[in-house]
Amino acid sequence: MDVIMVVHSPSPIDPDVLIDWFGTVGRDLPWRGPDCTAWGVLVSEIMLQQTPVARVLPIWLEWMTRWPTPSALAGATQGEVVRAWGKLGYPRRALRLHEAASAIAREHGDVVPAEVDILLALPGIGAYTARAVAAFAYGRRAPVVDTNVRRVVARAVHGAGDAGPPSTKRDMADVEALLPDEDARAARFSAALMELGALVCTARSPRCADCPLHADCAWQHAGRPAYAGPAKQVQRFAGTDRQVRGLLLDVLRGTEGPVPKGKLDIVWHEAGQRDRCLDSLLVDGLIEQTTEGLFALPGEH
DNA sequence: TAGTCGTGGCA
DNA sequence: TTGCCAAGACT
Repeated sequence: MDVIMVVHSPSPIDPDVLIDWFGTVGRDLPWRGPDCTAWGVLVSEIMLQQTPVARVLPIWLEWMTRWPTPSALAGATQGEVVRAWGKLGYPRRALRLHEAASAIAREHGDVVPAEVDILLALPGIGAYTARAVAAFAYGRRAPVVDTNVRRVVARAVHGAGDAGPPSTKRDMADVEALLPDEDARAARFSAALMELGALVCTARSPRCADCPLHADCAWQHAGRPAYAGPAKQVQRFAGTDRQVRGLLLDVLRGTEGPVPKGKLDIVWHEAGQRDRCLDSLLVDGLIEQTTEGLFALPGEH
């Protein structure tokens, strides 16, 4: 009788190799430094959502000086926070971070929680950010899955050209299987995996010649096939509500006090879309209307 | 699950 | 020039 053995092939991602590479090539970003607080890590993770490192750096440094603790940020007004967010984009993140800071100050003794489940309960913190904070601020073992990690795993492990549509549960299970057992090493591994996707295993033209995983990469062995999954929908921007909201908010960021509606009307020609966007900004709490009918950043009137 | 939510650099 | 892309969360 034949004996069929299921042999798990070794992972194409050797933790030692990846972690060593990270130690040599990884960037010295300030939120990775040993003196960076958990609060600093949390702020960086929120700012980095869908936003390039180069744009985050100066704003993060400014925030750490101005608001070095959750309670410090909680003491600021919403308007100050939205203004200091500048043009990082997706300004609702600033309001959610302000809310999260208040909750941390009030309910957690001004200490950023280390438990994933508790982090998940805070506004603006989802599956990625909760685990990123647990791993990078507290050295916990947790599957940290962002777009970089999804792409690296798709290629190195699955031999695909790129990651398919995201599925949080499946994606996290994939990464969980790769994580070293020990907490601090798992956290280091997670940072290294992200860095590899950011610097080498990039979306457009991956630098495979510089990749520490080159010899074991499933995508290499498969002959680097093109991405075969469903087409990803590209997000339009020009002419969308997002653009108009951005233009409206930018008027208030660039002004001291409340402004009359006429100052906002000039940024977009189509009145219907303009008013709809203004309404949505009011609903989101990014803008407030004064009793005189003027418009201002929240709290700045 | 799919749509929405900013902004700017780069190929 | 235009489209792609960048450490996601929320509904």
